[in-house]
Amino acid sequence: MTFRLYDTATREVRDFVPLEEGKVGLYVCGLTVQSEPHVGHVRSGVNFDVLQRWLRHLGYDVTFIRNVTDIDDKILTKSADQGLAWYELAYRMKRELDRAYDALNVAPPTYEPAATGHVPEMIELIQLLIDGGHAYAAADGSGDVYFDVRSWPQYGELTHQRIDDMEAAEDADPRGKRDPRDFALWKGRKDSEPETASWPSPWGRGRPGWHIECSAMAGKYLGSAFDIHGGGVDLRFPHHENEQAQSRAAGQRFASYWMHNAWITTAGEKMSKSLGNSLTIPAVLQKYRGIELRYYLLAAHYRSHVEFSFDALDEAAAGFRRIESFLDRAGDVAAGELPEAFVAAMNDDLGTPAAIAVVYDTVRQGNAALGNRDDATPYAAQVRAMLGVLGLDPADPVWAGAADDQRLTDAVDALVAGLLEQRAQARAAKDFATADAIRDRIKAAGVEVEDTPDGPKWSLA
RNA sequence: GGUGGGUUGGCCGAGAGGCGAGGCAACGGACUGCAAAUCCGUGUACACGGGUUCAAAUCCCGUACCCACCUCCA
Repeated sequence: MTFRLYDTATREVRDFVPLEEGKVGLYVCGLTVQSEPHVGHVRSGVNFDVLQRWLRHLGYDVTFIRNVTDIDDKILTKSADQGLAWYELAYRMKRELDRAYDALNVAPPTYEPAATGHVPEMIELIQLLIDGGHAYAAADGSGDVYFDVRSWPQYGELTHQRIDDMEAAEDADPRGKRDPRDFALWKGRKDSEPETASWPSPWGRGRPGWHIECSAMAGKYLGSAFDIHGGGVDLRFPHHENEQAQSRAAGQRFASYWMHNAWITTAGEKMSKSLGNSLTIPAVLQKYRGIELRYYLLAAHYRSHVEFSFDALDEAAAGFRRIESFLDRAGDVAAGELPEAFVAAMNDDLGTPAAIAVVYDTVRQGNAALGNRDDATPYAAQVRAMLGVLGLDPADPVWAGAADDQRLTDAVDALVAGLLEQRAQARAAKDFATADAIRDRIKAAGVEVEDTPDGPKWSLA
């Protein structure tokens, strides 16, 4: 059974064939670190994390590069508004993003290059494009350098558009462009911009355009041809189209497959546009555990649009707790083999919803075994294996809370044990009124008691 | 104007010609002193109108509504 994935460029699900057997080069456009990460941002991180994990499971040696854009117009304006140095804001948000990824068990990529660390590589690439007749320095003395869209007949091939059909940006400032669709490879420094946000170049001081960084970094770390390039749908055009045009015009083959994850909206709006604060990762994590949010994100296919709501997140969390409680009841079991149906689902363009359905089927069988006092170990082993691949294994130490959690648990356990002892005595004497009163009292404190064949168990409500 | 996507049961969310994914909720049953948990069972869902087919939520044509990209955006 081969791994198949949807390729945006060909618009079809096709067999994944790596350039080099056993190896995968993966490049994903990371974030522009200009504001606190929200649920939408993190979806991309989670989706490509699952891709990475699945490829590794399949035995591939994966080189995963995910960049960080740490210089751009927004960072410049926002930092100025907030009275911060641009690099200070970018660095703060970068750390915030790392925390969000950690909280959601998004494993780090092989390397995470930052745009500002690769200016020489970008200059080199731009020079190559100029020499090849695909780019030119603006004639207006602005210091800008543009990619010449008309010089690249295949321009538009990734998103299947023709240059003449495209609307020129309304705010398109001609600034010496030969065609309104030409885009900046290098932006000459403006007097309003801080000196620190510019680098020397053959065209004067300035800073890189957005698209060129990915071409330069992908080329540097993955070579002139690599397997998969990913990002959010919004990046298809212009970003990815431009990246591909630049890289190919510079003589590279670039990506074999293009993957794009869909949006998360709230109230029908893109998160980047809407209100915001309540949907930042730190805010959501005050009410939900990271593992629950990750599960919610994976319960929908990565190419499906998700309308975010806390009600839906509640439901997802309730479902996930059932999986956890099965694992809990089944006891300490090592991860085993993956069920075939699960593998088939994942191989089919990362079908996490179908894969999760297999998890539930297995949980149900396991619970039934437990109910019959049969051996549930094989089921629990499969469930743990599946959750492991999805990065959702509750037993994984990454989900462990603060260090004093265990001490707190022990303290509550001792306290509750005394009350349960009294309740047991009341029940033995068939004094159910007293027994229930004790249970109610415990519940009022936020602790629920369940009677199981192995005696009463408590958990946080 | 160009390009791409969507509309599935009370809710979330898969599927993509032929036994009703899965979850949440609800209801009934088993278990329980009662609960909880768990298991078993219960649903004539596929925006609308045509068409193709032995068979359509799935294909074709048309209509409506929604969204994204074409400017920074995961």
